[in-house]
Order: sequence, then C-alpha cells, then structure tokens
Amino acid sequence: MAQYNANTIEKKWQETWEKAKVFQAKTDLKKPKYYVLEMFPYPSGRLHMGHVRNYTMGDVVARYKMSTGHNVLHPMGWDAFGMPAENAAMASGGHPKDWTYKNIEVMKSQMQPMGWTLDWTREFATCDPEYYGKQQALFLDFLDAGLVYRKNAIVNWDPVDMTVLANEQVENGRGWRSGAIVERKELTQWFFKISDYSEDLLKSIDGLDSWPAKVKLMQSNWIGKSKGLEFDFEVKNPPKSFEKIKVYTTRPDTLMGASFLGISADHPLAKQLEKHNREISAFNRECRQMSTSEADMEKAEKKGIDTGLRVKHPLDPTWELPVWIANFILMDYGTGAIFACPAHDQRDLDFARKYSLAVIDTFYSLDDDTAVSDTAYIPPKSEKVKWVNHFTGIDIATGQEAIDKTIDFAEKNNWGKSVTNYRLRDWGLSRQRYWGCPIPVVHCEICGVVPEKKENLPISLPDDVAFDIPGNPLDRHPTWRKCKCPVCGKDASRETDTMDTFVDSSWYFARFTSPKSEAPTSKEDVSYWMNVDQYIGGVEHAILHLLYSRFFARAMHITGHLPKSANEPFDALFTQGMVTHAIYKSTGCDGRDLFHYPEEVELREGRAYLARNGIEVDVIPSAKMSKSKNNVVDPVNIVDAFGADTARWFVLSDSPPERDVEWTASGVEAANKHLNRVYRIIDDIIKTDISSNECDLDLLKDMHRTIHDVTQAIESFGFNATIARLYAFTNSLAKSDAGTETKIIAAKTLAQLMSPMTPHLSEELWEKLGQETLIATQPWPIVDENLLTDDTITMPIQINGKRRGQIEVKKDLDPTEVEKLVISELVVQKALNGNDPKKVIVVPGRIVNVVI
RNA sequence: GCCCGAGUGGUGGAAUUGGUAGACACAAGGGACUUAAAAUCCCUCGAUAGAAAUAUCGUGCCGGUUCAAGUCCGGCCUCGGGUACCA
Repeated sequence: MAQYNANTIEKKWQETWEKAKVFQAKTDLKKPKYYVLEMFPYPSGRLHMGHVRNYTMGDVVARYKMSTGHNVLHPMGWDAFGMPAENAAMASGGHPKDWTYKNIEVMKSQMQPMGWTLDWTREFATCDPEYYGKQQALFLDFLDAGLVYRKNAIVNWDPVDMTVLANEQVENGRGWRSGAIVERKELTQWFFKISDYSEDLLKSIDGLDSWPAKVKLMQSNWIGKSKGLEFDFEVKNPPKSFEKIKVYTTRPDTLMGASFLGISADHPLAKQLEKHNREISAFNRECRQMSTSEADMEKAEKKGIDTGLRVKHPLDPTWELPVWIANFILMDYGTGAIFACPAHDQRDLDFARKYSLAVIDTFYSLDDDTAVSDTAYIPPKSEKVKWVNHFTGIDIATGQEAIDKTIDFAEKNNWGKSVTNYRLRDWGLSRQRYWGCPIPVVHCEICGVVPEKKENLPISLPDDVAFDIPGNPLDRHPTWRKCKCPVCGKDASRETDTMDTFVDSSWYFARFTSPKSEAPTSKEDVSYWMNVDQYIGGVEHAILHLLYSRFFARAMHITGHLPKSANEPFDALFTQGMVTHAIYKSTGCDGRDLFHYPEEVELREGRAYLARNGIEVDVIPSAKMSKSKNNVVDPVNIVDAFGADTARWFVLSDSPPERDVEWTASGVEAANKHLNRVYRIIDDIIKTDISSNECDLDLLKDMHRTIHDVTQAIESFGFNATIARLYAFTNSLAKSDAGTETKIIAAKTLAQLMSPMTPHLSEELWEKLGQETLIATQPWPIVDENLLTDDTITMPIQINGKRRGQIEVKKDLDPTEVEKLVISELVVQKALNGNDPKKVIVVPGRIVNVVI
C-alpha cells in the first residue's frame, strides 16, 4: 500500500524552496506587498507547541497570500534580552550571552524542519549590539523630543539580597531567593511619556477594524478615561503646608454620603504624619511591606488607621470628616486621596463597617428605600434613583445626570473643577539588571544627566561579568561605568540601568523592513513594507506589548523614523490560544503529587494507567504545557515520528485558532493517517485509468464549493473549518466514481487547497500529478460561481418553532407561494386539524415556521 | 479585588451571527479482508421511552425577550488570560 515518507519528502522540498529562494522578500513596487508577522519568540532553548501553532498560522496566511499575487514579507527574529538568561547564569554559572545565543542556535535548528516560509536573511536578535545600538539612537531622539524623563518610582526591594525584584520574583510578599519580606524602595528611574498619548491611543482604537473586539475593549479599559471632580477638603488644625487635601472622585454626586477621607500611605501627608506618630509610622511601614503588584494590593485585607485629623465638608463647614490612611488607596491614581461613600461603594462599606464609620444613604431605588446594611447600593449609572438632600436640588435622576450637575455646580460655585483622568501611567523603562539594552546616558557631576553622543553608539554591554552575587553586575564592574562627559569632557559615569525588554519588542517589526540599515529604519523600506498587514500572537500581550508598540510607532513618527501612516503599526491582529495537554497525576507514598510523562501512560477507555505497572492515574484535562507538570510535548519528537506536515495539520485542526487546543496523541495519529490517506487516494487515481465520457458534475460542484469555503475560512482565520471542509472533500473524492480525468482535476485542486497547511505533501502530490512548477508559486484555484448554486433548496418546516418536516422549493420562489406549498403539506395539515394557522413566518432561503 | 474571555454528546469541536443543535474528527461498538495481527474499507453512535414510525428532554446554572435563543437581555457559578519589573 502506498505510503509517503515524510522525512525524505520534507527535506527534498525544503531544499528546493531554499534553492529557488521563494521566501526571500525584496522590495518590489510593481507587486502589492503583504507583511505577515508572528510575535517573535523568547529564546528559552526549546521550540514548544505554542510556537508551532503560532508560526504555522502565520505560514498559512503567508503561503495563501503568495498564491494570490502578493509580495510577502515573513521575517523571524529573537526577543533575546530578559531575566531568564540572568537566572540561568546565576543557577549554573554561565554567561547570559552564551546561554542566549546557544538557545537561538538550537531553536533555529528546530524551526527549520517545519517548512515555514521564513525569510532568514532578515534575522536578528534584540541582544545583538547592531540592534540595540539603533534602539539607543531611538532613545536619544525620544529624549531630544521630550518623550523621556526621570522621576522617582517605587520598586520591590529585597533587603537581604540588596536587589530589586520583579513582581514575579515576589512570592507571598517574600523574595524568591532570600525569603526576606520585600520592601518598597524609591528610585530615580526613566519614563516614557506614554500618558501624553492617552487620548490619542484611546480614540484610535476605533479605527482598528481588524483587531479582536476583546483586545480593543481591554486596551480601552486599561487606558481608563474618566471624567470626575477635583476639589479640596480644608483641614482643621493642619500640620504645616497641609492646609488642604486635594481629592479626585468620579462620583461627586455622592458627596452628601461622604463619611471619611482616605489617603494613601505614600501620600505626602501620611509621610509627614509618620515622623511624629509611632503608630502611623508602624502602619505605613506595614503598607510598604507589600509587593508593588496591583493584584496583590487589591487582594490584601483592607486596613486603615485614623490620623486624628479632621476635615470640613466643602458644602457644610460644620460637618467634620475623619482622615484615615488606608492600604487600598494608590498614590499613582488621581491625587492619592479619596472621600469614601460607604453606602454606594462596597469597598468603602466594608471598610466603614470594620472601623465603625458612618454610612450615609444619598439615594435609594425608586421602589425601595431600605437603608444600606452590608451590601452597598450600586445601580447602573444610567438608572434613575431617588436622591435625598442633594445640594443641587436633584430629586429623581440617574447617577450620570447627578454627576454632570454636581460638576457644573462645583465649577460655578468655585470649589471644584472638572478633571479628565486616565488610568494609564507613564511607562517606566529602567531596569536594574545586566541583560538588557544599556540606557545611553552619562552622569556628570558638573553637567548632570546628559545624553551620550550618537557616534559613540552602540554602548555595548561588557562581557566580563559574573553572577555569583545578586544585584546588577554593571554597578560593580571595575571599568565599564567610567567614561568622559559628552558635554564637558571630564570624568563621568555611565547609567547602569538597562531598558525594559518591552522596549526591544516595541519596534522590531519596523527593523525587519531594513534589518541592516545604518539608521534604525530606512525611509524607502518602511514606506513600502509598513504596516504589518497581519500580526499574530498570544492574547497575553493584548495590553502591554501592543499598547507600547502603538505608542512607539507614534514616537518614532515624531522623531522621523516612521511615516504617520504607521501610527497604528498593525493593520490586523489575531490572538491565538494556547496548546494544552492533559496532566497525568498520582500521589506518591510521601503524599506529594507525582506527574507522569505522556509516554509513561497508557490510555484505555478514557482512563489512564501507568504502562510499567498498570496503576491508574488521575487525568487533569487541558492544562497549559509546563515543565513542572511533565506534560510538555516536544515538537521535535513529533516531527521525527510523523513529519512537519502532520504537526502543522494537527495544530490547525480541531480547535478554533483563537481558543486553546489540546494536544492528544490520538489526534496527531489521526492527522497522520489522514495525510497518508490523501496520498494513497491520489496515488490510486494516477495508477488506475478509468476513462468515462461523463464528467462527474457532483464532484466538480463539490470541488468548487470547497474552493469557495476553504478560501473564506482561510481569510477569516477559520483554520479548523478549513480542515473540516478538506476532510469532507477528501471523502467525496474517495467515494466518487468519476473518470480519471475529472478525478485528476479534483486531486490537483485538493493538493493546492491543502498546500498552505501541508506544503511538503502538496508539492509531492503536485509533482506526481505531472506538474513541473512549484505549488508554492502557483496561483490560488479560482471558483466557478455557476457551479455553487442549485436551482432548488430544501427548507425545514417548523410547527410552533419545532422542526416537523421539510420541503423542496425553487430557489427564487415567492414567499407567499412557499407559504401556500407549506400549508398544503401533510404534516402541516395534520397539525392544523382543519383550523387556520395563527401566523406563518417564511424566512426566504432559510426556514418556514407555522404558528398554530 | 478589578478588566477581558470561555463553558455544546464519552472527547475536540460545527452551526451562514436570531432560523434544521451536534458538521468534520477522535474514542467506542459491530462487520469485511487476513491463518492471525497491523494497516485499510463499510456500518452504528446526545439522553429517555418505543419493535418502529415517532415523541419528550437537551448547548454551565436561574430567570426574561421572541413565531423562533447555543446565539440577545438580567442575575449567578466554574475555568483561563491580564493586572504595569515574566515574556
């Protein structure tokens, strides 16, 4: 029986493509360009199934676009800076650079057998000095344009290791290595002024028509535009220079329900008070012993302390409110101070109940004026409610109306002003780490902080560093810091902070268009290739990476590195799901969980047993592949066993691309069986000559419907649907008794339609079918519209919304005629039992519903 | 906590966006071929009742809108992603 040998075939065609240089992109103004890009990988050392899925999707798009006459750019590179390289160096003594480049080499060798249409001539890693030197040039231009500044910011500080910790390195409030309770520490750091672009970044989301709605919504909420009121509370017997406390609120309408003022432990007033009050100082210290992550802060138990200070209510000077320091108030948002209205905010209510503070109802539901007890009353802002004692005279109004009136009232009476606030904060880019792009500035005792001269770029990382002790080796390097001041020429020292790795990934897509150019970008190349037509990656990047890139594109435009048309650099975005795998778990004799590798387990009737002793183990379905759970499937093994086409076909089948796909051994085998079946069917067609004068019209019709459906599915990222449709067409081809001539036409089309998914097998079949061209360079099959439609259609008949039969009618038959035919049908007559129907709904071409 | 998703047979999922729920696969069962096995080919396959025709139920849970709801609205539950120094 004919079987194809994936390993030989795949190698053969990869060499052929390579020789023909089919995937090298050249600027060609005569052809429409198409730039398809997948989020470039972090070189962790092993290619994983998530990469395979991501790059295969991009490859389908790339190959499809090539066949529709586009000049396709499909580059690949490495997001190579970051913590894991330093962690590896700390753990096993090597150098981050060696570790990273070694990983790149391994991963590249694992990627090449996949048959992706990548243009490797454009490859770079962000840790190449040639790349990060250009990034330093961008930084200097941004600095010059006023897009970068320095300010103090809080970091997680490990007091034992004397080092800054990433949020990930804080476990339950303790440093991951030392176990010490982390502290917050203020450092002077570099920031990008992304918040200047809040409005622009928010508004422009509307124009991103080919982005997933969920990503746009997440970005909008992240930017978090709000309109509110800013005003002062006057402090009674205030400490010096704290006569007033400024607050910002989005619910000024609830001011008559204010019960206390809350300030952040990092508020200047809190810092002033702790100097003379031991209790406050202890409380503030406790608040500062918390990781800086928002999730940790919000989930922590809400705590507070009464400062003893009292403020006057702005509308009633006789009404005094206590001032509390509370651990849930962020210094970064608004003014770092709020007034609390417990009756209409659950968090404020919980706090008020805990510390026996007043709860004052300011509005009630229209049909219930029970006072608030343990649940705050929070209707949607658009719902009308009854107000009590509202100072603007409001009686019944929605919350939104009350907010607007209150702001107007405050502005007219001069005690507050309308302020638009954004949740988006400036982007802190300083990292106190070695393995990143050095920030190209110099600290001079005379001239202060000054930019390095462009001709001195790149400022390269020194190679002679050690990671035997924690902290940033740049700080303790004997000579690297030493330099001359670019302004006065005297001895000075380099900035030792490096850049956040998000900076590296915020412009790599632009660099791919001219990876060797002297300037960060070349005008000619960016204007031809930008924007990215299709960007593909994980949803986990929905906010930070994608927002930072949008900001960077704007900043690069202002500094002359990108055209304005590239302000939104990604025309279309697709976010794909993860590849998951079942976890096989048992409990060891010491009571700890044991995780078993898939190859150790036998599956029988949906249960799992250890192969060596037959003991049953628990199956946890669909978990993210993770080394610690032993449920990682290595693409390399799959390619060795079944070939790249099988792996490609499988990762695209079964699950819709935006959702997670579960890797199953049976699924992969099924994919492999199917590819062999296609090979066999076509092999049989070639070998058996059945001449028949009649061409099989049904097969041809099905073929054209398949071309139509597959084309649509590919264009809309429905790769699972693409594959299901191709299964169905393969079945019709296998069952057809058409003559060889017709079957060859169908077989050629099948090979072509499969080629974006299974390029090697398709090339092989194409060749066997007597073609001398490469399928990779063939134009996409064209649909014959005339063969798509039939003259008659089958419409289901419903009685009272339940399917009771069907009727065959002419396609364009008038609805009233359809109605007559339906009513005369036996099932309908029976159901009517001599009566007239109440109503008949005819949805042309779809369905008929008879209501009795 | 907050923001965003997802939940459909034994399993992965499909459903022209409000119009036949379960396409296409996997697993399972039965059969053909074979000395046998593998491979391959054919058939059955949501639940309940029934010999069958058919009927009733059925898309995480509760309620609603509609001639018609997996799809829309309100309220929940569970899981996943993000939460600004993981990338």
